[in-house]
Amino acid sequence: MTLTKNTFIGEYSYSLDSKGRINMPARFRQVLSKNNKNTFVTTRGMDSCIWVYPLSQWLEIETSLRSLSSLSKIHRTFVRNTARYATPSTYDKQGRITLSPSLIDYAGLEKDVLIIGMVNKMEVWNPQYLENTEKEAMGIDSNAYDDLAEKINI
Amino acid sequence: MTLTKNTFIGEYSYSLDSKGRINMPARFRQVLSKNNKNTFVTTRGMDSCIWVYPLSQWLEIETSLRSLSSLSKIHRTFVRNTARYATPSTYDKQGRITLSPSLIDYAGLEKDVLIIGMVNKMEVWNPQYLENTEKEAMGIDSNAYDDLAEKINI
DNA sequence: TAAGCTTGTGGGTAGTTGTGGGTAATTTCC
DNA sequence: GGAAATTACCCACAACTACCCACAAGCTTA
Repeated sequence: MTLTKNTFIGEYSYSLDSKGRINMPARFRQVLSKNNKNTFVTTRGMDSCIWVYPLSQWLEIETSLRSLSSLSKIHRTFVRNTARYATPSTYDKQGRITLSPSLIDYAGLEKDVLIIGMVNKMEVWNPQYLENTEKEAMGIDSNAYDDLAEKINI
Repeated sequence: MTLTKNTFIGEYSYSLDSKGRINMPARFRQVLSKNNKNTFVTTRGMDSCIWVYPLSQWLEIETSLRSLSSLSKIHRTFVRNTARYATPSTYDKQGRITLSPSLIDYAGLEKDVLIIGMVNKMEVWNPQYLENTEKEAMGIDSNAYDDLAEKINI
């Protein structure tokens, strides 16, 4: 079943091998539109995880970043942090991408990793880190959360 | 008798087979509009059950999710929780969809399952779980129902 | 009542997918 | 400029999934 192009949902368990590679879920590769040239862009996520964008989506982000003025300190910092760690990676014949040691370290990845579809991008997690982040999120403003749920009409 | 498209009502008993498949009620398949491409999207329900959306309904949710920015922690969390457990599944020639082991575990499904039409989606239950949930719901604040009465003219 | 269709359930099989590891090409560093 | 290290590409295999066929029970129709 081919779903919407460049849209990623679902959760997958994979393993990081000794060469720093992880498989990208077949489903995710299948929905990639051709102009992505089998390439993802990996970067630091806002939580302790790696964000993985399809190339085309990343290019749009780049465009947005261009529009931010360097006069603003916040803008400068944001652009720097976003651009700094971004690395493109084309998947091999088996569907794997290579993660940089720096990103693996940032996300605290070990053998088991969790890949989560986030609609327009993906997240790569150390399952334990995710669990901790979830616990933290318990303290989130539940009214705001419920408002969202209502608005989206799940 | 053809009813309203993409509207699901009624209750059905089926069995989960050794491969994690369940039959979708023929009625439910018949009311699916063509643009659903014989596909449902399964995900975690708010109670201990599985929610099953027709693809088109899910796509609307996806569209809403796309409008949320990952800069906001609450948005990130919401997108993650919503997208994470969603799995599309096209039914086979016999009308069955496959449930992921993770969802089967979440809903505590064993051999006998109950499928319930929830108008715009369906729920899949372990009959025992449903019974327990109903008992719990007995203690529901009857004022809450009164509030609903103003919204819905049943 | 009998024949034929629809529906629910079980199971086999071929193709796909995830994972490990080898080799050649490229880059880095002294 | 050459050796060492890193990276990109390839092959192999086990596990899994999607697809197919078969059959029994129930319902419809003649």
